[in-house]
Amino acid sequence: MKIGYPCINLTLKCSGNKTFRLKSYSEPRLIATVESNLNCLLRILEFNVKHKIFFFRISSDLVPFASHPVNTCNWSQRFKDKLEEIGAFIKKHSLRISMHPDQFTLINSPSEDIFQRSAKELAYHTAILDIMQLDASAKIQIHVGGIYHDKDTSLQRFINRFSLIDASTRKRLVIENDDRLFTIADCLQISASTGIPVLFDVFHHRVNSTSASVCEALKLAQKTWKARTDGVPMVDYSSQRIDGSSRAHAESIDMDDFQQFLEETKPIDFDVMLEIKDKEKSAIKAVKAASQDLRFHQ
DNA sequence: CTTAGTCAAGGGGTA
DNA sequence: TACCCCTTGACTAAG
Repeated sequence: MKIGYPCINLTLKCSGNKTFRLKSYSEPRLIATVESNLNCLLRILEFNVKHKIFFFRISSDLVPFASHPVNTCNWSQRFKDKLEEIGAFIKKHSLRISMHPDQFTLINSPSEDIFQRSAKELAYHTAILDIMQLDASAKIQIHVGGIYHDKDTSLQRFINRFSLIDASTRKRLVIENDDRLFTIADCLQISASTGIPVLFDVFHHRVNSTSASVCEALKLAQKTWKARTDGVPMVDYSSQRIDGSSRAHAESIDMDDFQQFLEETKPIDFDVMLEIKDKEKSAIKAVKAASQDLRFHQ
């Protein structure tokens, strides 16, 4: 079990996801931004190792406009050495890495254009992990997509489109149950016909679920990960913000809830991504709590 | 310096 | 059809 947080470290005085407006795009600015992002990423990973945070989600903004036509810079060549250096650090410390393209990446869209642009965005994420020379346990997580008035057809379209995605991306791709449309049961169904691993989101399951308990659902998701190539399952964990009505993430980790979560999932091994606003602060608390757990990676 | 509006990209729901 | 909501952080122009 490794514990992590997404994209941003609030303690360090650097940002690994600097971007800028499309209007102010220029190649020098892109290069300066990527350079600064990569330097910060390495600093964050070093910080994480110090604090036994062995799981991290790399921001999709690492290379701004990476899949946009405006960006004609050969960034993968230009930053190859730096990316390899970061990759070497990741491997040296056995860090688990994920990436999460945002909502606009929809491979099940009826629109061929949206599908093509999504494929490009996925190719960018794949390139980052490939250049770092990380194995297939470094994952790219997406949601199933939209319903488009017909859930079954849209679910089937995901399956068809998945087969059209480049193999280098396919081996890294995992799907996550979302908070409104596709439940863990839907994801498992897609997994059954594509072999894609299912990333279980605990919070989404609580607000959009079939009857399965957290532990049952997690067990089913676990079966979709091939231990040898995919690594142990990844799980997204967060607690709901106190104000109730909102689906927003909590400000800080609810330690009672987290402890109970650790208890109820024993003895399943998995890596936990804490989607919580105060980022590494909660991760450090969680690491402390989990370090007594036999599953915890030391 | 601080603040409020806005940002590449979509989709769902309601009036 | 038109508009609002979702969620996120940071850029950016205005004050």
